[in-house]
Amino acid sequence: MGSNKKINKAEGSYHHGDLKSSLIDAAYEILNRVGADGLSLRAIAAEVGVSHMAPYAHFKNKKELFQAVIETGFDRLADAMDSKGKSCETPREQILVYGSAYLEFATGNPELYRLMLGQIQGLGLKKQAPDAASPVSKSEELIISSKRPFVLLVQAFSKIHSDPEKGKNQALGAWSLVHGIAALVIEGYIQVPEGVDMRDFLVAVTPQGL
Amino acid sequence: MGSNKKINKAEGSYHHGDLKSSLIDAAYEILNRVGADGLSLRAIAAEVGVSHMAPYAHFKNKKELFQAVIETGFDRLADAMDSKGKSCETPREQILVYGSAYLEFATGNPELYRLMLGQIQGLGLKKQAPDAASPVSKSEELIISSKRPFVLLVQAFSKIHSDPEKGKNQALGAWSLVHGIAALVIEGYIQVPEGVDMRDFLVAVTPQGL
DNA sequence: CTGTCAATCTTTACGTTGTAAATATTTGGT
DNA sequence: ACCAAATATTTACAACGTAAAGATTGACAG
Repeated sequence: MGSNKKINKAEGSYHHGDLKSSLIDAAYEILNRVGADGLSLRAIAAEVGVSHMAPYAHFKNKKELFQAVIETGFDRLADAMDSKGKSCETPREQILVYGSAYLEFATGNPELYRLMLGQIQGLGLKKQAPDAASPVSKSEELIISSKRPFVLLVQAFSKIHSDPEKGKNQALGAWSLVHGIAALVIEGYIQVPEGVDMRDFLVAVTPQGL
Repeated sequence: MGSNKKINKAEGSYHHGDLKSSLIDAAYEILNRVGADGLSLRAIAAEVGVSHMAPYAHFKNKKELFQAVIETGFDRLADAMDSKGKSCETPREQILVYGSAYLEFATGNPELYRLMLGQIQGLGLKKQAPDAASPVSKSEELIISSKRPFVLLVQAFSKIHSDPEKGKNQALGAWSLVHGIAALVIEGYIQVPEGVDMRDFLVAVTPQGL
């Protein structure tokens, strides 16, 4: 035992042993079972079987716990993209595979993806700095993890464009495009036609320059 | 008087007279002054000067009030796009103007835009239907308003593409792209380089087909 | 083995939130 | 003038995030 998949605390033990990662697992569990509406600190703690204050021994506040969840979310996304795009023959093929993997992940885990790229703001946090319009400050680890999917895209585009600046811009556009599609699909503004592959949809919808 | 810009209730009067739209105005006010974190039903009611239960005479719950705010947000966005794109000479020019107007609006009103295209979910609502992964149900009016910016794009692309299906797909891609850029800029994942025009940035970043 | 300390977890408490229920006030139609 | 419907208030409650203080435990020094 030790790093088991168990979420429940070992009975009779005061210390949990692996509460920090158990809380993250529990957050995923609730996210999938109940949705983001039910994702409260207290519910997460109850899922693990500890008091609602126990998480504070491992996370400064709710925001930090969520950022840890989001961080692992970005890692999973990057891993999914990487594993599917590793064996691609051409850069163009790889970009397409990355894009459809991104869309599969986002639409397959809508609640998680909303948490990842939506704002943490509003989820019942206490007052923050009065600088209202700025994004929520991110931890160092989250910043690194959140860059991984984008870095994969930049690398793929760098094989196509000799000008690195142009490659980076195209990667930016590609990320924006797939995120936009993902977000609009998740929020119900776009429906992917029944039976149409994500990859085909992505190709059909990709702008042809301006 | 009657449809004054006044937010405060007329003194000494029990009935407010125009509470419904005043609440929406107050929501905008708080959104700009404090941010979405401070956008509680109680704060909105206090801003107008009524009890915290008064809004329930005009909105079924918090979600419906927010949907009304979001609805006017989409109308403002569509109006901004329309007024700037009305005098364009070519469809391509119009599409570019629409796109940059969209980005200006989104990045200029980040809290509102997050409310519009982020999910209402999580903002302190009570439990909803157990169907977790589906988008929040939208009112009829919101569905109509939220389509207006997209309809403008479809019309512009229809002038370029003879195949209507292709035109619609390109409009979908354009919307996804500008939303993606807007969202990633707002959340701090992308910085528009200092001094670079939104329109130039959009052109530089737009994919050139796949 | 034992005493001590820091890490971890619990209990209790508080202010804020959305909203249900009951009540009061006002307006409009007859 | 009366009455019903619309509108606003008061009171109450459960859920939330988190602050404060206390309990329990494991690790380590002697």
